[in-house]
Amino acid sequence: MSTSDERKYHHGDLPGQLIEAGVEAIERLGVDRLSLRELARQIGVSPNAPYRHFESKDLYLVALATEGFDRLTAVSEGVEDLQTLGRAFIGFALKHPNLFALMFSPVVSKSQNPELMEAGMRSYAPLLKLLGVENHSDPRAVKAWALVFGLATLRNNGFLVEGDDCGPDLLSMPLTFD
Amino acid sequence: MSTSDERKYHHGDLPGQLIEAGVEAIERLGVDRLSLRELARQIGVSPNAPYRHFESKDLYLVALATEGFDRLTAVSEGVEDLQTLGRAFIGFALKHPNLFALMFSPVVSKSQNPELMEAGMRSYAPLLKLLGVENHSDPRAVKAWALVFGLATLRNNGFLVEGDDCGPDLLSMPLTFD
DNA sequence: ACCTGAACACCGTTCAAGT
DNA sequence: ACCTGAACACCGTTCAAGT
Repeated sequence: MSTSDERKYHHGDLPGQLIEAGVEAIERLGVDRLSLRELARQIGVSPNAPYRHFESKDLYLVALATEGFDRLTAVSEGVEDLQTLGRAFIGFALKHPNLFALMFSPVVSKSQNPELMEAGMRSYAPLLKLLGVENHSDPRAVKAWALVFGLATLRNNGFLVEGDDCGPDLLSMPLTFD
Repeated sequence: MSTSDERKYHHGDLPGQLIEAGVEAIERLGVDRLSLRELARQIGVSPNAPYRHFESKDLYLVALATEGFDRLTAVSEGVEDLQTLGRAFIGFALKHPNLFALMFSPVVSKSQNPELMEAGMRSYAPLLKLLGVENHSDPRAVKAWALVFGLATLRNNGFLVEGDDCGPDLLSMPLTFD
């Protein structure tokens, strides 16, 4: 019997620890240097302990990206206007650039991982609500999404620099959507 | 003495062959499964032959991304209106999704690789020209760039599906920039 | 039910040669 | 000037145990 609803493992909540450590490590190292073995070492379990909880590194990365979308959804909740929502989105992207890149990267396949796709769609829902549309494919919603995603990514990758004509920083750039 | 201006190597133009093979392999395998050793094997050279031409795999990926931007620039040349330019950009992205993702990925650092940054900026220049602006940070140009980049990426990653309300396909979606 | 230990094939990278 | 061959440390993954 366990002391709470959470399942307990020998070393605590190993899946949760792996995700937590991964969120930190991906920013420190980049996706391409993120090592499951190294995470296991950090946590203090054997090299293959993660495989009791994730079928493969690919599926671990899917879980990491899913966690990313959930955190993005969290910072969007309760936002009541488009400007603020756009800035929350961009703020999240600038704070976690490597996790953000993974979430929208072909390294994690949305079509093959419905759970990931659903987390992505949950993070998109607040925008639909503020625009008052129901159709996920509404052109205004899609274009607003693409625009803030594009701005954040271009910024994270060095194509936009602080202090240019977009304003003192990207977050204060007028985000007109039409 | 060589038979042309091109430097000849034992196995031909090895750097060029590696890039050519990489452009093909990245679509087949994804960035994360792209192996320099495997490319060398394919071409028929030893595992470390690539290191005579690229200091590291990272710098090879930078060269691959640079090649990507050059090819993107090539399909943008001579385009005379915004709609067509936007569709050329998106068309390129849909044709080479994994290479396109690499070009705009933090895996290749723009700030640390001026040559890559310059190739990226050359691919951006036709948009500036069509908009009649000179400043790289012009808000209209940045927003148009972010929008088409965002649409292409969302599509490549399964967030937009063919046949939704954006039109018969993404390329026919009205691309109004303001 | 969850984890360890040992092993395998593979990779990026380095070094000492070879022509 | 360019390439090979052998080696090193590391990784993802599998399998046979252990408690």
